[in-house]
Amino acid sequence: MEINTATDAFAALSQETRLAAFRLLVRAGPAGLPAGEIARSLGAAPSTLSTHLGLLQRAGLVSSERRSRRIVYRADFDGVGALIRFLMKDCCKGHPAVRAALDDAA
Amino acid sequence: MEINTATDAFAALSQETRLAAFRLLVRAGPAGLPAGEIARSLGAAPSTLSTHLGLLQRAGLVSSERRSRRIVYRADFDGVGALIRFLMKDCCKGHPAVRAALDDAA
DNA sequence: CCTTTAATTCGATAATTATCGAATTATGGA
DNA sequence: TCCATAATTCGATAATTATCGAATTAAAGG
Repeated sequence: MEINTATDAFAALSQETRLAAFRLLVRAGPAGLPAGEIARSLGAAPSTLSTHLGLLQRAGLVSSERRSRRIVYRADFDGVGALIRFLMKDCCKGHPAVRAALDDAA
Repeated sequence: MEINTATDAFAALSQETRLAAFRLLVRAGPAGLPAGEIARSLGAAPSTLSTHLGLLQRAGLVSSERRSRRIVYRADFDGVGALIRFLMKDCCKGHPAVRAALDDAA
């Protein structure tokens, strides 16, 4: 993973509303959620959420698909996996505290 | 991990110079690196790096210790572990692409 | 073809962040 | 004590980002 790809992904998750949107999508699973519903859930303007979702998408953390009038967003687990891999390998592979995180999740 | 702790950590890693500094520290291992050397390595002003290192430290990703005239910074692997754990458990536990990242690092 | 619904893009504004030079604090040695 | 080194904090400025309302694009149904 390029260093700039990584900073983009971290930036995408570094904002409260955006991280909240991302977590909603993770919890929603493969069905995803339409943009408007996310905006309503988080109490923000549709245009605001649209901006945030676009940024998450450019960072490779979510994908979108038009479903009739709705645009459904989904968490992109490959993207998240790549980011975790970056943190693991490139930053901290083999360190005890990081191993602990692995075992924890296993 | 609190949601705000997570956004702080992501924000800390979302800036090129700061991520570069963090990776230098990871590679330096337990010996760490003095602030000045990091600044020189990255070609930035000492005051700039000081700001960045302070932010990384408040985010729990690095620690510092005065060693005579130098202040030595070290990567805080517990902090990184906590962030990885957050991404794993709270966001994406059990998903194939995330499992792949695990197996990859194991 | 017009209306409604859903979302995005545009434009403006407020807030935050990155950067650096200058001033300050701390340490160690002549 | 005075000087040199190392880092931080302060203050200013430039750049980026978050937010939202208004205008625009797209789809479905009468």
